[in-house]
Amino acid sequence: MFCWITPIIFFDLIVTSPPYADSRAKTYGGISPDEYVAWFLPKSKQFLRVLKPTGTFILNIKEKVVAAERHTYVLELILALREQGWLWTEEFIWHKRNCHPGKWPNRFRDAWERCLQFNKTKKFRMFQESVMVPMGSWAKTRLKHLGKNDVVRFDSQVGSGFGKNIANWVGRDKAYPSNVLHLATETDNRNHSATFPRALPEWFIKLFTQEGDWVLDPFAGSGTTCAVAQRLHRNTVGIDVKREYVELAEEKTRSVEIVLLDPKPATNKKYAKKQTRRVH
Amino acid sequence: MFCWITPIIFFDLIVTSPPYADSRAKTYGGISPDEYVAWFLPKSKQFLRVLKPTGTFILNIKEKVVAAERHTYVLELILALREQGWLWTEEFIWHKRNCHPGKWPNRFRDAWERCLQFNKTKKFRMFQESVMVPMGSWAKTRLKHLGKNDVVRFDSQVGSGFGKNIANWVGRDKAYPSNVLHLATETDNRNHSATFPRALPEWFIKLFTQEGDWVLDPFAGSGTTCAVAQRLHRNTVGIDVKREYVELAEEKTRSVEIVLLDPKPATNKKYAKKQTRRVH
DNA sequence: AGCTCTTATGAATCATTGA
DNA sequence: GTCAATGATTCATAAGAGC
Repeated sequence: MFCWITPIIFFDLIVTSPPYADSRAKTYGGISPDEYVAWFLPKSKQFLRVLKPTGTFILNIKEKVVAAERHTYVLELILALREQGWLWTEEFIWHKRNCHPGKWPNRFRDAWERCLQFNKTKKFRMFQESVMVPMGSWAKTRLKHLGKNDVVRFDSQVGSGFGKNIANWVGRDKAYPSNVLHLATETDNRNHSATFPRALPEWFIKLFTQEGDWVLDPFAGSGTTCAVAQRLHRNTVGIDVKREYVELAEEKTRSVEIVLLDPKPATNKKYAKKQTRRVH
Repeated sequence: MFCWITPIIFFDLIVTSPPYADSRAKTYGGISPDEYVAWFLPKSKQFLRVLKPTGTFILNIKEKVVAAERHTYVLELILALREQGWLWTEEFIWHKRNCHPGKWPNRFRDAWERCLQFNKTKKFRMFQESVMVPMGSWAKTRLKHLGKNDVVRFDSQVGSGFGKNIANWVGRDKAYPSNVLHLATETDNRNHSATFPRALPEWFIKLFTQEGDWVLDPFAGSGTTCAVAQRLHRNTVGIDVKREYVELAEEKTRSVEIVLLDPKPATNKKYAKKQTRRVH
C-alpha cells in the first residue's frame, strides 16, 4: 500500500488553499503569522520545481486580523515568492457572496479572499474561452433584434468602431469574465474546516488546463480540488499531512493518488523520497 | 486672494485617490512605479500629522501591470506606511462593475481597486449605522430604477451573482455591508481624467465622519470628494497642484477651501507655509 | 412617467511601429 | 537595443432620445 514516488516536472497547474496563519491550529499545528513566510518558502520552492514552464500556480489566501490590524504576511509572501523566482502575474478577487455573518464595532464582514496567480514565465497557457460567462441581456436583446437598421448602421459607420463591435457580437452569447469572481461558499464540507467551494478550483482548472493535464493540490485537505479535477478529466495529485483528510478524499474520488506525508518526518526535506500511499 | 495657512491637527478623515504610477502623466508628471513609494511617503507623513488620533485615512489605489507582472509598489507602500507609524486596519475592495473593456491573450479585464484603510490608533471613530441604510445612494438609485428588465438581466448573469443581492434588498430598509463595494465608475465628461465615482468617497465619509467634521482630500482633482462632503454637511479642504482642477472644483462647490500648491515650489517641503487661494 | 432603444466612453493592456 | 507612442480589442453603465 505504500510506495516511493519520484516527482518529475509535469504539473500544468498547482491550485491550493494552504492553511492560513494561526487558523486550523489543531490540524496543521498553527503556523504563526510571523513565521508564515519562512514556513511557506521551502514548499513553494518545490512547487517551482515540479511546475511546467508554461504552468500556473494559484494561491488562495487571506491575511488575518492581528491586534486590530491586517497582518502583512501575505504581502511579504508575495515579495518573497518573487525573490524565489515566481512572476506575480495577477491577483484575482474571490468575492464571497455569503460570507460569515457577524457585526463588530470597527470592522465589517470580510467578504473576499485573494487568489494570487504566479507563473514561471510570461508565456503561460491560458484557455479563456473555457470560463466565458453568459452575456448581459442588453447585448442579447440587441443581437436578437439586430435588423436592417443595425446592419445599415454597421455598413454606414465604417471605421466608427461601434458598428464593428456589433459585428463581433453577432452569434455570440458569452463574454469574458474579469478578475473578480463571485462565488458563494459551500457548507457541505463535512469534516474539513476550510470552506473551499468547488467552483473556485473548477474555474482555475478550466482556465489553465485541458483534459489530460496534471493538477496538483499540495494542501489537499478534504480533496475538493482533486475531485473537481477528476470530474473535469484532469489527472490529479493531492498531498496532505493528515491521514483523516486522505481517507475523506478517498470517498470523494476514484483512483486519485493521495500522498500522505509523515507529519513529522526525519528526512522530509528530501522531496524526491517520501512515504506515500496509493489509494485503490 | 492668496493667503498663508498653518495646518493644525484637525482632520477626521483623509480620503483620496492619488495619481497612480505612470498614469495621468500629463497632469501630474507620471511618477514611475519604482519611485512611487519614495514620492508618496513625505506626503503621508504630513497626513499623519494633520489627522486626528481617532481619524481615518482611506487610500484608493491599484497597481499596474509592468512587463506582464503586477508591480509591487502598492505592497511596498503598505509596508512603508506601517513603518511610518500607520496601522493598516483594513483593505476594502472596490469592485468596478463597468471596468474598461479589452481582451488579451493571458489576462482578463481589471475590475477592482484597493481602498486601503489606515489609522493612527486602534480606537478610531466609525459609524456603521450610516452605511447600513440601503448601502449608499448607488443602491437607492438602482432600486429606484429596478424594472423588470433589470431583474431579468441580473438574474441571467451567472458570473455576477449580483441579482440575488438586488432581490434581497427590495423591500428591506437596511443591508449589512461587507468590505466589498460594488460601484460603477462615472463618466463626468469633465476634464479630470480619473473616474472617481461620487458614491465611493460618500460611503467612507458617512462611515467615518459626522456632520461638522473635517474631511481632507490631498489629491482633490476635480473636487468630487469635496463636493460630496459638502453635500453631506462636512467641512472640507481640497489640495491640488493643478490650477485647472481648482477652478473646476469651484464650480462644483461653494465655500470650499481649495489649496493651490505651486507646481514647482522652491520651498514646498515647508508644508506649514504654502501659497494658497481662498475661493469666495 | 415609465419603458425601450441608442450611443459614448472609461486610472486598461498588449503588440506593433518609430525614434 | 531601449523607450515612447499608436492601434486594436471590448463590456457595463448613464444619459439622452423616442414612444
